[in-house]
Amino acid sequence: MADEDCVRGDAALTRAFAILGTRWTGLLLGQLGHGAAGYRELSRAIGKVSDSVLSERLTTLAEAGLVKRTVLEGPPVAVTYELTDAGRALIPVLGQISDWAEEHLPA
Amino acid sequence: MADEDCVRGDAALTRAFAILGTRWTGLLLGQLGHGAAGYRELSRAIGKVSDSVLSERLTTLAEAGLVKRTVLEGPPVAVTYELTDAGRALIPVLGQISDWAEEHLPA
DNA sequence: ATAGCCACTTCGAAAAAGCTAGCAACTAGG
DNA sequence: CCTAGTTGCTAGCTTTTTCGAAGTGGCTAT
Repeated sequence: MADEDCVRGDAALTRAFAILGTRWTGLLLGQLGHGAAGYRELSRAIGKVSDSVLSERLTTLAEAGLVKRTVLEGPPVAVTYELTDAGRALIPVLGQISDWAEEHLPA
Repeated sequence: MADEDCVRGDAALTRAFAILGTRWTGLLLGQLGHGAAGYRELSRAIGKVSDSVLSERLTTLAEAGLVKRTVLEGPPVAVTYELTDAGRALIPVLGQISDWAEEHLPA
């Protein structure tokens, strides 16, 4: 691998982990891989994330273009979150991480 | 996917991100994918990680069995870190994350 | 009316990360 | 001998991130 490739690869990995390396984000994306969900649905699925951090993570993911936030005007008003194409492209990778953990990280 | 599979997958993903979801860990593993390295070499390569956190991350990775810490008695005494088989198994996945970021996360 | 749900927001507390001086073990140069 | 540098951490204090829980407004049900 040429130095240029190494440098570019590391910069991309840095950008990826600027997102994935924050607490809860990987699990959030994994959960959304099962399908669109509301805020409280996500909160219950992840279980141990605080409201303020869940809200902030969803905002960050929406701003990064990985998640689409849709307001349903109701009544009652509701918000759903779903993966964009960019977000969905990560799901097979998350599956591989999961497989890796099954094999290499004891329960 | 049966519920049991979903549950198991999510538990594994949780275990994976208990490690990958901490700051610097993904980049550290990516750097070690280029080959064994000493502490200061890793510090310089990552660039923005503090000494105390780097030390703690390496300890965590060694305890989880992803990294092997080897003391070279010298003189001068030196320590090298290298990926174990378990750690190395993650490198192709990190490569895919990097490819994904190249395509979906603008620089 | 109360009580519950939802999707957040706010604010102070706790945990994680950062900063940096310091240590011991070394090397190099004056 | 000294100083100055390297390495691989550690300790203690500071800053940032996450947490926990109360709160808001918009709704539904009793």
